[in-house]
Amino acid sequence: MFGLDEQHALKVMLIQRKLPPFAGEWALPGGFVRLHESLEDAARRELREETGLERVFLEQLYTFGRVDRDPRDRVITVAYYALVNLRDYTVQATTDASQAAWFTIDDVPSLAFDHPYILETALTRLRGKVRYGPIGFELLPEKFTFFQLQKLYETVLGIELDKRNFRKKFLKMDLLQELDEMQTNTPHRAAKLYRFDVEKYEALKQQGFNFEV
Amino acid sequence: MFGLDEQHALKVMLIQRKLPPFAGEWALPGGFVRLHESLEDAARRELREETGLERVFLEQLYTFGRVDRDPRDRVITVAYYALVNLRDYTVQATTDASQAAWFTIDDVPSLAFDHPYILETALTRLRGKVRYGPIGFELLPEKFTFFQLQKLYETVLGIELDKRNFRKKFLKMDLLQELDEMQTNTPHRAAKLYRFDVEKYEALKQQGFNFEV
DNA sequence: TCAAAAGTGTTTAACGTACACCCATGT
DNA sequence: ACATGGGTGTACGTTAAACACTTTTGA
Repeated sequence: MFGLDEQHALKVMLIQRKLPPFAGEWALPGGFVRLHESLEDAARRELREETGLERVFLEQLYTFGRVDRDPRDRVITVAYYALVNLRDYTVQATTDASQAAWFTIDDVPSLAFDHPYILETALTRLRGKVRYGPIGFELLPEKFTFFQLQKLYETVLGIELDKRNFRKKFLKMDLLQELDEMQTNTPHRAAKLYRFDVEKYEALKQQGFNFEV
Repeated sequence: MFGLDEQHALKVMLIQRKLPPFAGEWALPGGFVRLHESLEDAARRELREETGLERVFLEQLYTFGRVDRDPRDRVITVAYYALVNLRDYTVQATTDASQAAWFTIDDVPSLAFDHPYILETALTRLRGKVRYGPIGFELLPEKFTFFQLQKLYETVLGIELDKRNFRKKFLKMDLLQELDEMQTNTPHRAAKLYRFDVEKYEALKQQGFNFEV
């Protein structure tokens, strides 16, 4: 689970294990697939149990199957990654079963199992995918400013972008709905709010349009 | 398993099932992961048993986990796709256990289980990936002509490409070693042979170079 | 002599990139 | 007044795309 905080930092949710193996250590949230649920259903169930969130972006990442990756038994993990918007909702990060917390991506503690490798794989996927598909919006509130959008790409990709060129590029793609609303309560000039236009994107995609930042 | 034949057609290897369920129908080759082998080891083992090939491009595709995808039991499939070069080797497509054959991609028979969907997923992946990484070479012999290379992209992507622009683009990327060899026994003017330079590619990649066709 | 592919440059339009200043707002 | 971001246009170099003819070889 990835999220963006108010300071435009990329965060990941981790849980602190209560039981062996690796009791007390931090790990990626997860659990076992039930016999009568699909893989994605299992991932959504765990997500809901962990955070209370229902409708979030969720995508299969990779399946990890090294023989010795769990000291107890042969365990194969079908990993999913989720993108959540930390601004519209307060995402609960605690349940009775586990202590959970959000960590800034370059300040992650040491992790149990092969979870460092899984996290690295997820980050690589996120960085690769955010440029070629409109998934970055999943990390923002529904209504956002150009500044937020630009910071999102700068944070996830770890690069700096030119403000004018960034606006130009996005406006040319014609995927943003300009709203009749402005930011409020800003310590600076208020910015226009925009919304990602899913229908327009789907229509353009049909015609061979390719999203690219 | 994908391969390119002499006529530049994209082929997929299928096996004819001998046992229920779906006895007699065609299916993607596969089998069960053993307790003490990794997922990739299992995929390579199946590949070897099916074709005799050892060193081929193999990459995890996706994990399919719908509850009812196998009528017998709950079965989760971790699918891999392989790219093989049908020109340098004669790829055996028959074992005692199963009848196997290569099918042109737009002439595939109806398939068992959810294998039509898996095949479609693999094709989508191949088409997406061939443009942004040097994996197309896996489908060609070690030494190839520009014509073969161009046909490869035209076949896989289902588009036509301009000969001069194609050469220009590839030569500018500077990933091809021009060999001192020519085609022989051609019914037309002989072409220069080229080889993909892996070391050069790795070096360029370090410096931020992105492959793109 | 024919068929099939080999090989080669130029022009044009579109796009990416670099770059600087004034404006509005809250503290 | 100051800090923070909001908002805007131009010029230049690079790249993508369109396009046609001569050459070589084996059948």
